[in-house]
Amino acid sequence: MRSPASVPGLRSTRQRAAVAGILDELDAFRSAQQIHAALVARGEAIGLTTVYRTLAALAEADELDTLLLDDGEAVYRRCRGLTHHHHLVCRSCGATVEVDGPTVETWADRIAADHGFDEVSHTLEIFGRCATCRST
Amino acid sequence: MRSPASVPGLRSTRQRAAVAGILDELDAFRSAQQIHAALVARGEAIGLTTVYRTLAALAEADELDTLLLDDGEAVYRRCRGLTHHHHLVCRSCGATVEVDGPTVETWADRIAADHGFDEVSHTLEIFGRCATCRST
DNA sequence: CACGGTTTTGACAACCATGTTCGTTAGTGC
DNA sequence: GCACTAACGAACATGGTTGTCAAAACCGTG
Repeated sequence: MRSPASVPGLRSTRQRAAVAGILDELDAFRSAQQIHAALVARGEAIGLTTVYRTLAALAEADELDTLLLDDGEAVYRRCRGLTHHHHLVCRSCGATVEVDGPTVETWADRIAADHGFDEVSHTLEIFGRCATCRST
Repeated sequence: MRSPASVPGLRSTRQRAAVAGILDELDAFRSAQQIHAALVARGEAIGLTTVYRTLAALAEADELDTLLLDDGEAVYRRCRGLTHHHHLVCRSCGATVEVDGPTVETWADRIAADHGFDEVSHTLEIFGRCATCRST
């Protein structure tokens, strides 16, 4: 586990603790709506707006990894790896493996440089069906 | 993978020709709204709904490449390469270079297999600022 | 503890890309 | 032409996300 998220300039409130708490328990990417529903089901009094705001703040502070699904829905996950990495995500349950691809990084940078691009960034995600979901 | 023009029950209309036409002139990724606006500016009578439907149909027929921007907006481009490829996209003007990454493909598949995933797909896009946009 | 300024919250409404409906328009085969 | 039917498009519905703003919570300070 990681030290608690204390983002400078932000107060520590019950709602923020609840969001951070549930994220620590989850291993999978979850949408804001799912997280909100889970918190409410657990008895937390928290508004959907607050969940969105908290997730945005955490993502801004690099405490969360964000993924944009093909239907435009954003999903969030607290990642263990602190450095740049990518994800292998199960399409049906959201289970995620953090993967490293040093070769890909240099490849992407070289491609961009070859074509005269600068300020380069890239997105790379792998989707599939995990062993658990396949067998059920 | 067949050409949509040859699919029985698919008519060729002025609107579809207009959408296909403007896509052929563009080298960059453009949103449905941008394409619609461009057509209207050009004097074409065409509804936004039709543009969305036509783009969806073309994408479905693998005639178009689709990209999902971080703000959730979908952008489209007619790609020259017929096989699987990725894109180097300029963040400010949308100019695009099609790139190949055979190494990445096999790497992604191996990573997925190593973790017991099947039905694997991946997304990989490189973003940057092209030489033209940098110098202006 | 009371006070006052600031931050946070959350119900609600606004947004925006996209999907759907349905009466109208217009290709296509005959 | 003519009939048949896919395609069109204006209006409306949808759904995730974001903005609004008054009320509540927070936090020194007196």
